[in-house]
Amino acid sequence: MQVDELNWAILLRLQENARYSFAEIGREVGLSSPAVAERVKKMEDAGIIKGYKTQISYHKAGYQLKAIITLRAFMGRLKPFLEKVKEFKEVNNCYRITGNENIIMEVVLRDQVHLEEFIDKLITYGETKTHIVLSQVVDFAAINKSRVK
Amino acid sequence: MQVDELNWAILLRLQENARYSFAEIGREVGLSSPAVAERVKKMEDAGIIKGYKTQISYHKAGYQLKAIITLRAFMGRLKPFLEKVKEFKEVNNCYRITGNENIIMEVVLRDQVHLEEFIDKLITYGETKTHIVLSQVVDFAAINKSRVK
DNA sequence: AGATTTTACCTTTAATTTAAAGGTAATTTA
DNA sequence: TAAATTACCTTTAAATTAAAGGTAAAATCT
Repeated sequence: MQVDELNWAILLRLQENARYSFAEIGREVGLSSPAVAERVKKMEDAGIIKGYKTQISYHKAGYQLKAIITLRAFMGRLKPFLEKVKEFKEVNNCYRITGNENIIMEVVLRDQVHLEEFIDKLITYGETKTHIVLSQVVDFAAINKSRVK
Repeated sequence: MQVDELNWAILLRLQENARYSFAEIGREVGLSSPAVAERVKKMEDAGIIKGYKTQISYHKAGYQLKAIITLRAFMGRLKPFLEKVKEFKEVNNCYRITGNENIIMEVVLRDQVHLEEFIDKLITYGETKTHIVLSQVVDFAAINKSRVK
């Protein structure tokens, strides 16, 4: 399925705010609301739109600590980890990557105690490196500014 | 502002699908739709809800390459970078972190050529390390499974 | 303690939005 | 060239939202 200019325009709005109504998007891109709904449905079905997520400030909600943790898995421990990681509520995002480390994760924690507990859970799987996030420079939103090619 | 059990329940649904209607959420958590709307509004105002983002499969939309890039900024080049990075459409996410590197970014690119072009843009700011993402193990969604404390 | 304010919900109702159905013109396919 | 498909449209019923006004419980003040 192709993403034409109109679809990029729709995605741009949905990226900006996933709760915009089809009617509102339609007004902006020059389509009727059923037409927008139809296009969105197709992009969902094609897997281009994977979902709609709410961005939560864990900080404001009491989860004060964000960290990036890399994992260099021990022999034979990568697969078990890949299974187990799905259960870790602290893990916001996790990628398998190339390079010296196998895994990179974004985790959200209440405090240092919580971080320590979490790292303890990881040490059976491999060697970890932790980087505390100082601030978020760019947010998901910035992308697509004019990716309408 | 406090996030009580009801609010976590609401956040859980919105996390799962940011386009759920207030009416539907209300049915599930046992509130009227105006009550849900009011609670959501308050969480937005308090900054607990930062926004609603659509998750796009860049892969399916033609952006085949995802990478994690770290940057160790040259003397005096971190600030200019922090300003400039906001303009890079390729950057999905960017954090300032502790450790040997100053910056970690998640970037989305069409192909290797695009990656090369992008890295060229970074080299004036510092030394980079690139990790190609092989697969996404955990998605944003998994979190909050039962963070309703 | 008692009075007052605030909060968190409710219901009702009007305006808006969505979903479904059916139609049409333009493009694609056979 | 004919048939099928596509991408949109309009219309309309059902659902949702937003706004208003009300109430009971909890919190705050005197």
